[in-house]
Amino acid sequence: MTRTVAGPTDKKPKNLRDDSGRTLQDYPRPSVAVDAALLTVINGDDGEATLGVLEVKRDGAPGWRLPGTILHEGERLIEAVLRCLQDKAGVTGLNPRQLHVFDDPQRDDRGWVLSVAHVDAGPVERLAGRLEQTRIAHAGAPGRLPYGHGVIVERAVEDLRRRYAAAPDPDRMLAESFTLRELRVVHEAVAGQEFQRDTFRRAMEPLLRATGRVAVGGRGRPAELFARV
Amino acid sequence: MTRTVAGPTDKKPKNLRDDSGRTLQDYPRPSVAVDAALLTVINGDDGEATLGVLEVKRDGAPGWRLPGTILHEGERLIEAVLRCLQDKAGVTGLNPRQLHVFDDPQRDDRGWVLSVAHVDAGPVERLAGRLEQTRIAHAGAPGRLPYGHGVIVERAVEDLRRRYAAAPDPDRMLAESFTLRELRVVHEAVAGQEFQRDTFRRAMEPLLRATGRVAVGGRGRPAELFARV
DNA sequence: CAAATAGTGTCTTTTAGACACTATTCG
DNA sequence: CGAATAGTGTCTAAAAGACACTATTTG
Repeated sequence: MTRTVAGPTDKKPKNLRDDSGRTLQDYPRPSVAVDAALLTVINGDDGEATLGVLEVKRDGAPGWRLPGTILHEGERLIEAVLRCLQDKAGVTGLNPRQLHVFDDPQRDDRGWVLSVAHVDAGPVERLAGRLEQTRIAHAGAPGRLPYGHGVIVERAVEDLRRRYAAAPDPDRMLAESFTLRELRVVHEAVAGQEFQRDTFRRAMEPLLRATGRVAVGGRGRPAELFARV
Repeated sequence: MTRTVAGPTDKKPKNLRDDSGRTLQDYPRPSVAVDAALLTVINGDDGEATLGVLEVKRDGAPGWRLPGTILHEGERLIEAVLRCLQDKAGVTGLNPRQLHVFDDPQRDDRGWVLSVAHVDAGPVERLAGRLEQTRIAHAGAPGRLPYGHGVIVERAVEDLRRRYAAAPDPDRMLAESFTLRELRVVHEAVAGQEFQRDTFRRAMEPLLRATGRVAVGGRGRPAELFARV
């Protein structure tokens, strides 16, 4: 077998012994997986915008799951997440962040597997890579997913709420420029509550950059277009 | 070797194959470690209270490190953290929370080791278990510790700040009852900034329960004693 | 012009910050 | 009493919330 990638294990590891006189290699090691909850804003059946989450077809089993994969040797967690998003969902250009390690030994029926959950968000087009094997499901119905993935989605939504409470559009859910209505729809979907139009504007305007352009095609007075920072 | 603990791997795992036709067991697995940053409030040399962090003697090497250990088979992360705190520092009764997974393959010279960093805080007496092999160091000097532990401390302090901004004393740094001055000293050490006496009181009082008792032994007017919720 | 949507003036309420005064204890 | 610390009244400034008015477009 030819090694083409220079991994960290090419360097001979020291066999340091611990308190019990054992080296690292004497302990059984868990498999480490990564899973990703990719959230987006979708238009609910009632016309109201809500949060959706990307799911992929389970391989070898019916039903859906969050995209995930086993961490490869020498690979960083973020690399594994990006690899599985690329391979399983055809999604690129994201920047997922760590959320939590799920460590229940019974969680995965394939054995002892720790899962490092990740989260990111983006516009639905950026998540819709490979349509046949992916779908966007409602994020508000936990418990459906296997491997405790429902809990991951709950935590991902909490994290998204914290992020959107601190900045106008940290996860670039909107295009380069956008109207304040578009921004408010995103915030209402993320927060799960409505915001007053004028108060929202006054809170957001100092955090945005005015482009000087206006939106076209709307019904009433054209809205100003803003951009991030 | 006699197995006395019924671990999850006693259950025969399914050999499900992934996209590449491999089972979980076909991939090399990393060692998984846990590390803990235990923070506390200490009195700095200048009389001002600052944050301290518990360090333990490195085994087999000079210098100090955060308490940590290798995750054992079938063990949960929190169990490993509590075990190492008990064994290496003689500390019990804490409730550490996950902070972040450090996954740089070069981080540990013993090989491929992921480290799940944890954080908790408490009064210095609760952290001072085994005095010969532990010490409380200043938390504000990162970069001294091996294995990237300095970064863990930085993140732990950030986390503590978030927690103390949201509740009066979430990590029970103070005794059952305490004066508002004692509480303010803790908050100033955590936040790294001073708070005004009257504004602090008005912000905290609605979040506390008055005990009706007063502190004794002070110099001026005795202070009222409060308790959490 | 009516309907629809965007933008803003302004009033009220709430909150944060600052200062100063009163209260209580010790020596 | 003076020093030290605790508790609070009150004024001001800033922020949040609510309402209503004006502005601009489409059909």
